[in-house]
Amino acid sequence: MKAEIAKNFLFSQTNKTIAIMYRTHTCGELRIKNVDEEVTLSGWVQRIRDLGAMTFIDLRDRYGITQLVIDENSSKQLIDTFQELGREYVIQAKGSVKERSSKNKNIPTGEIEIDLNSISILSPSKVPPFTIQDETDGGDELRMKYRYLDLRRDVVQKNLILRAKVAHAIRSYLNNENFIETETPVLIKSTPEGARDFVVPSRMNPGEFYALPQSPQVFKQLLMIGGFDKYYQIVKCFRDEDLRADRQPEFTQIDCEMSFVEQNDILNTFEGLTKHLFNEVLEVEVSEFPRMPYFEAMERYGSDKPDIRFGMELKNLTETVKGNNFVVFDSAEYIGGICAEGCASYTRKQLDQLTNWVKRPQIGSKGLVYVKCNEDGTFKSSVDKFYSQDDLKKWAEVLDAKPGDIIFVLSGEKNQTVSALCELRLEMGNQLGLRDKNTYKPLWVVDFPLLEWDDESKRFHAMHHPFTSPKPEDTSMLESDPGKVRANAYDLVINGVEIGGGSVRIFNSELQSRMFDLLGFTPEEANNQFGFLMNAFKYGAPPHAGIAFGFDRLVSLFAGLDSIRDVIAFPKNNSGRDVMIDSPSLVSEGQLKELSLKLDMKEK
RNA sequence: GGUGGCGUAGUUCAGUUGGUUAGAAUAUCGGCCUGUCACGCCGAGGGUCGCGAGUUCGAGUCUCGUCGUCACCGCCA
Repeated sequence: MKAEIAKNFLFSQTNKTIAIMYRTHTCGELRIKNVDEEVTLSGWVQRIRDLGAMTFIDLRDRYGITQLVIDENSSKQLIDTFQELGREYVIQAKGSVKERSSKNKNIPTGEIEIDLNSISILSPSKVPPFTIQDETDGGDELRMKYRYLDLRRDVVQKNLILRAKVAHAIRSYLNNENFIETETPVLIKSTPEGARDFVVPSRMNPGEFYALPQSPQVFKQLLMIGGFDKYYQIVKCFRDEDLRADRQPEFTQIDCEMSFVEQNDILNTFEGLTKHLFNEVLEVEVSEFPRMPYFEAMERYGSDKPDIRFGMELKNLTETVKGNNFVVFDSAEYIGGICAEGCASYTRKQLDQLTNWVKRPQIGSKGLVYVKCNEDGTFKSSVDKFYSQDDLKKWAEVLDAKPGDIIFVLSGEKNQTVSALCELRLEMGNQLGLRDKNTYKPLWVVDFPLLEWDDESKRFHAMHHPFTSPKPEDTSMLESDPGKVRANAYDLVINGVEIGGGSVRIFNSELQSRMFDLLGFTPEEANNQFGFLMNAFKYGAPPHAGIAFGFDRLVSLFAGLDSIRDVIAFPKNNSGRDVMIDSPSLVSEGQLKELSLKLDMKEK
């Protein structure tokens, strides 16, 4: 379904500027109306079915598959050439379109076939290391090593075509809204804040390095000061951090900035873009996006990127459950629970499995307490020794649990327990089928804290980035109680995935200096790192705000995939390697010398 | 940096409590086959069980190390 939409949108079944020398039609194009036409097709041999006196060849290109036929009446040249063919040979086939005597309803070209006059081999193929089919026999590693073969598979092409379609829809929407697409440099300057930079040595400036941008943040702000008013760019960004299924060292952002706007203008504009994309790409209407303050999201879902496709909200039980001599609870900083509807019938085995699940180091809980709310109004819990039926009834009231439901309770240190409950909630959502991939529930999470205390470096860090403006009504607390200050910062969250984030920026050099001061920069360091920006603020900086969307994540969400690798043509593996070109790699002594570099490596 | 899973034929995998000659499917090659479309049938070839050490009469199987890969935690303003 999605594949069809994607293909039809950008590319019809017809190759629009066909070169007659190689083909008159594509392999997805011919129909019953073309019968008796003389045609030339080119493509890859998908499969050969040799029935003895008669042979069928499936010829494939990105538009589809067309069946070629050879029989015992065919010319010797044809039969000789056919003998040489194997999977993935690139051939050119000439013949006439015929109606099939037995039709295949499963493919669009299934009513016709090509009665061949001649075949020529344009390019032979070794036996490929895995089959080029939707359900390939190749594993991930092999597919990545031969990514150019993997890219021939329809399911992979479908994802990249979807990506092209999303990019197209973004550009057409933003161009229509008068945004100007502007490129910003890729070789820039390393900064201490944020993620680790990729660095590039400079030959002409020995001992000095460029950094690759983690985002074009300062450049888009300078474009606002440059009067560009509405900017966007679909741009590669780089972060030298460990990878995940949804994190690559180079990834693509839809980067946007606007002048003379406040937070609401940004939210409205990009809610519009998001709705447009859902509409254009998936033909899905999504309703108004709720706006939820950060603290509410943390309270109700234990996460700043809640999946609001389902309820099962977290409830604080700390006050309710303490004081019954149950040491685990009495000694806990925080006790919280969730209520899973209709799960009172969970078996001992299921409960044991969940208990083991929360005890995994990644979750890190010590154990799982449950309360079954029986249909007859009684309760059965794993802590009946400590709690009476009346006690458990109070728990059920807090969690709004009905007969037939089950309550899960975790306890411990507050942050750890809340995030464990959040994970448990998502896991239960999965188990109960509450996270349907075809349901989309976006929301804005707003009012993020401006700063975050970091125990390791014993200082505040910008939660978003150092250019984010505090809420005006909180500015007075900047020095007295920095942790309390809220920012004009917002995230777009869809189905529990952080799709985008942005903020209203500081556009006043004095306030920007206060921010750098709070973040532990000396005035010299601030001037050294960001003097150009502070200076620019002194020449008439307009109020401005912006946002960046994770393009890869957005496309994988649209494609219904969990990994962004599937929507990137040439992704890197878990260790940041491209196994096809085998990078990163060593460079020659000569190159190092030219760059004035010496390696200091342990034995490898 | 850490936790866990996986690593066996070209490929995807199975391999019981440590015990005879390591299997299946698929791919490849050969033969048969006139309506297939995951064609079918018959046959053949194909193995450094990731690598190294250890335990043992005996290791694909157990232990340790190492490499690769995947998922996650830390990290990712």
